[in-house]
Amino acid sequence: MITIDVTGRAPMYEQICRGICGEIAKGVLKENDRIPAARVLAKELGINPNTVAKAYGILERDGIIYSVAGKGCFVAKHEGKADKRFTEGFEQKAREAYAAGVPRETLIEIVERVCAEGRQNGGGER
Amino acid sequence: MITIDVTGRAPMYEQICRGICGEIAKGVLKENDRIPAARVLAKELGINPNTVAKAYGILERDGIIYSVAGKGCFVAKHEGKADKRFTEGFEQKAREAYAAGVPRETLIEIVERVCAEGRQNGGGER
Amino acid sequence: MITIDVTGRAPMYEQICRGICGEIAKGVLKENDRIPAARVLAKELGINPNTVAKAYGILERDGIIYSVAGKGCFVAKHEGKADKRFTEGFEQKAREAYAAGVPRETLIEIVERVCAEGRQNGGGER
Amino acid sequence: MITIDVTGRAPMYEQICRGICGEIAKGVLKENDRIPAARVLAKELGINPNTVAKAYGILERDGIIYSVAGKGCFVAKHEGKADKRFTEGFEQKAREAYAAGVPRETLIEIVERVCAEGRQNGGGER
DNA sequence: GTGGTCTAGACCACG
DNA sequence: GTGGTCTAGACCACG
Repeated sequence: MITIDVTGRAPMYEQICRGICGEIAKGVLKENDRIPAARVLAKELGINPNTVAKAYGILERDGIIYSVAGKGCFVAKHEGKADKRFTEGFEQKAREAYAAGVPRETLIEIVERVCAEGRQNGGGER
Repeated sequence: MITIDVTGRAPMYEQICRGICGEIAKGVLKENDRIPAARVLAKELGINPNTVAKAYGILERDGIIYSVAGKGCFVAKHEGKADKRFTEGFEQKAREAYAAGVPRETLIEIVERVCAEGRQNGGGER
Repeated sequence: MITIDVTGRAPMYEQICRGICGEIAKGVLKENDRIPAARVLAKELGINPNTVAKAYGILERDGIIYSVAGKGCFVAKHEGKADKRFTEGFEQKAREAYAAGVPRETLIEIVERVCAEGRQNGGGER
Repeated sequence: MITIDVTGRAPMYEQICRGICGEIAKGVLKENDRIPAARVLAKELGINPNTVAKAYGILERDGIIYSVAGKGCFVAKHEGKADKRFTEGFEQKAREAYAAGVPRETLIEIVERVCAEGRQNGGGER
């Protein structure tokens, strides 16, 4: 359910964090749902277990998941923390673009286009 | 006119690129305008001249400025390339956020809020 | 009477130890009182009996309870050992905080606040 | 200036975090002061650089330090975050002890004793 | 089996 | 030189 882009400049562990957060934000993963064991996910993604462990450690510190010794990691109570990973980056870029002179209309147009494309691809109302 | 945030995770040279692009996008710097010599800008910012030189090299590679040996660097013909530095990052984040389940309405709200704040601070119509 | 927090970083067996010690310190459990059979408590808490057995083993080793083969476990003669489980951890943290520069007044304030809150919730004079 | 207790149950990276936070809380390290390079501190402590890097990564995520590429790590603007590492653990233990029946007077006595001892050892008024 | 910690060693970007 | 990332492999506590 999570995909990694080794090409990109974003570190793998952050991509994993965003992947998990995305599943939570979309409602695929719900409170107290178990997320894949670090070693299992690492094998699926073809990467080192430590990298997944690092991602899980960050998610736990951020209060997005909690770990139970010997049992695994589980989705914590959802308080919008998972969404922040996406809205904060978006807001930051919006601020930069607006400050650089990109007009409000252009930003809105981009959002509309992205959402329209997403609706075609992903399907389903939102 | 350009400020550098050493705290941030964005490398200085990229901040310089965005700074120059912003001045162009806002119309402060126009076609064939001379941009500050690398050493001068470096001194102003209190950073290593090599870092500014690197930024200028990238801007030239991207066709945003052109350099004339012994004369300096100048703003190239504006074809929206400078804006792309901001709109591309913005679009990328919008795509990520929407794919992660952030609803269209939330994205629009964020844009509106950012623009409203910017209008208060920066002043002037756009 | 004992509750387990699977979320926390404290292992379950230690939480059980503290739970039993708390009941003794508060006087709910008195000398020679029988404590619940490991299997019974395990069922109540919904955890593995081995975990409870491990806790009881530690409490016995610490001289807080004693076990009679075929009869069960009982509260040993109270010599302040049960309280130590709490005062030692508290003293350790107090020492760390003071050494780190937290002023005496702040520590006192925290204690007063915690006790005030506890009095409201738990009720009863102490 | 930081010491590590390999014996203890507290992970080394957390001891390093507390060590740095303590220096900040005590005022030894001030805003924008540079903290030792990860590799240097690792060598001093006789441990692996990765362990120190982990600690620094956590401190940066917690907003206690900030890192500058190629320059090092520096103390961030002090907003009481460093102190929290100590007061939170202390308050948690105070709450546990009080709930377990340790009377307010005993807790106060412990604090007073710890502070009195610290004053003798460390010297200096606080 | 599970997560947590640590070591050893490598490579990278930045400056 | 500095921090950041990742791999490989090990050992541990918990249950």
